[in-house]
Amino acid sequence: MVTLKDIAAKAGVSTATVSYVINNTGNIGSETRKKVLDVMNELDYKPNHVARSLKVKRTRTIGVIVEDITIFNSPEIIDGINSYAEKYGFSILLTNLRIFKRIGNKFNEMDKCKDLIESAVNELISKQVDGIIYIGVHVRDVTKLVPKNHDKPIIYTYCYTTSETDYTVNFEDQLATYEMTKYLIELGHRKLALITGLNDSFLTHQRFAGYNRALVENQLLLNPVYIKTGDWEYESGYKLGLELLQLKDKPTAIIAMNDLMAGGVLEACRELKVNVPDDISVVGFDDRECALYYLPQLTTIRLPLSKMGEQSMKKMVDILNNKREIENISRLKCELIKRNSVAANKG
Amino acid sequence: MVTLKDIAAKAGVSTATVSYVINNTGNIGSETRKKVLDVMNELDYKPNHVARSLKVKRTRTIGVIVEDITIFNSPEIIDGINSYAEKYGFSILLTNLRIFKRIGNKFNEMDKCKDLIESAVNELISKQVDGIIYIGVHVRDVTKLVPKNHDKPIIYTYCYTTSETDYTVNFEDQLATYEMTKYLIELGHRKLALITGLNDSFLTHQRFAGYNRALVENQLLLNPVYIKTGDWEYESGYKLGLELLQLKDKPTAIIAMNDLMAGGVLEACRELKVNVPDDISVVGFDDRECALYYLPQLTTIRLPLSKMGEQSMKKMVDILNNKREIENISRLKCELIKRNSVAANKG
DNA sequence: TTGTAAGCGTTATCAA
DNA sequence: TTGATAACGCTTACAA
Repeated sequence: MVTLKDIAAKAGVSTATVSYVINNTGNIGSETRKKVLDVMNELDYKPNHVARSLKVKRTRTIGVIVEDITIFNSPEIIDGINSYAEKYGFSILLTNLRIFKRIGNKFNEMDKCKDLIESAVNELISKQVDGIIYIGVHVRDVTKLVPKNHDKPIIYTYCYTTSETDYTVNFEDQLATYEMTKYLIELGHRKLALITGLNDSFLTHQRFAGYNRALVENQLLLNPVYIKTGDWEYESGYKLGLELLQLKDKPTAIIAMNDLMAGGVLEACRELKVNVPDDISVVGFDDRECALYYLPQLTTIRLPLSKMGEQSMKKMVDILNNKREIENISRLKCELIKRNSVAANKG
Repeated sequence: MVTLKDIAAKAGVSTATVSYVINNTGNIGSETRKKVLDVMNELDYKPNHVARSLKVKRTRTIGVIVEDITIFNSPEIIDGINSYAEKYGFSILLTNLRIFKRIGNKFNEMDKCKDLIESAVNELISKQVDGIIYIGVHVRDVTKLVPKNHDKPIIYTYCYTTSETDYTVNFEDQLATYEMTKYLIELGHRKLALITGLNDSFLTHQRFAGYNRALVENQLLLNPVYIKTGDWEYESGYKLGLELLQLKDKPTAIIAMNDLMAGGVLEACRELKVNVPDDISVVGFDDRECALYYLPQLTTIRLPLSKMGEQSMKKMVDILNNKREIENISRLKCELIKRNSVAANKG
């Protein structure tokens, strides 16, 4: 391994000089600079960042804790983080909690993971990361899950914190649901069924609010018969879809709070020979890969996952640069993706 | 920040002693040990791994370079790496090349990425990773892409190297295609069409060999009319599917070399009102998420992605532990996933 | 413009 | 069983 000292020796200068030319600090004569550069090239010198980090007390490394990298939202978010990090010369130390393999989607058992998360954080702190980005599998409050026994900034994304000193990056799902509902209303739909996620979910409430606002603004009454409580899974979409389709007064459109449940609805329609979109419109939320493969292709809402990653990393960089006026909470816009599962109401 | 020195001072011992108790090296009296441990707890001491790494010249950190984390195979492989790394106390420094965003799937333009890869490797080397795992987006030779201007071990997965000094972990796709073809033959199919990937692809040749072997072993003649060259994309499956279905002597089964093209075939069948699986069987390869959402659900071959990650990391750990007899090439078994797109031939 | 040297937080050798 | 201390590779006052 060739060190800075080796370069200095071979170039006949001091280590300080070499350091100066590496970092472009200090005033180095162009003669000397060239000589040093040549030797560096000749010996294929690669600076030792761990030595440097020890000295300067910064690693330019961000710890990224992802609750489960195999969940659909994670790769895109990480990709966004990478794209911004790359531009600013940061590296990513990745910790994958793998919580899905550990506890499935029983988020109430998350306390089992507290130790896991704590040791993940401690490990990152020991590795001297400059900050931590925490990526959830589901938007919910994780404040008490992530220990704050250190002074590194934490950015939460696809989850949130109530801590005043940390930051969260999420998406405007209330607005998105509002726009989706409005879109259907403008297409003449008046009987809008809603299949929600689990009742204790933050997302469920957000999206319900968006749905409701669109109804209210259009003087439509919320019909409780049209509101079904699902659990985010395909099966529940199927089951509740069947129920909705067997109502005397059938809805003309069904809004499922995610693509999985929308898929279930589509299956229910197929089974009951209800044509989508001619007889009924159905929409989802998330724009997961499956939405493109459903028959018909699903109209849905695309999450700004990559942007969430970028924004998280941007916040981090801003914080590390002591930029002022960094907002604690960012909400990024979703995008309405129009495909073939929606048609104008011809009732 | 509390350092080992602080602990030593407060506990009234030397730094050496503290280091001994932290690392369980040396013989420390239980009195002293307890005292030190107490102080560590009291001050919430977190060892500084970068200082440690500088001294011991190991970081227990593996650099993972992934060509594109948003491609379907990557998250599972990374997950496998994590699961093994966690057990053995290794961290992952993740570099995402994002080549899909950069060059799409024009792998012939990969040379554009050479600089990118080189700087990624250099960055990891500078951060003093103990080794590198390289995850491709497509199984192909990447030997000349990844510089070897260092002495760290490299493991290639979902791609391969011809370098004698490095390692590759892949899957048995020839065997898998053989088994799939055999499976169809045993169901009475004799007219087995094949939609291949691009002709210059290693995978295409592997899978073709598996297909061919099954034919030969069953005394079936390879009918060139049934062999179509696709490009891995949905569209080509659709187009070639149409061609196959319009043949006078239609095949009774179509094997697509990936799920995407199989999806295209399914669409072609739908369009021509050919019932799957009653009129024709169709199978894919990869077991991507979409395979589960197709109608009918696709019989396909599941890649051992997670195991590939684990195996890659296991090899790495073995190498770092100087274990002997590490094989250069591992091929992991795939799994035949039987779903609803295949039926016995009733011709 | 360049060099000297202390020090970052550890580990590990050697001595006590 | 414990302690002094040099060293890991680098940065950065400060001096020259």
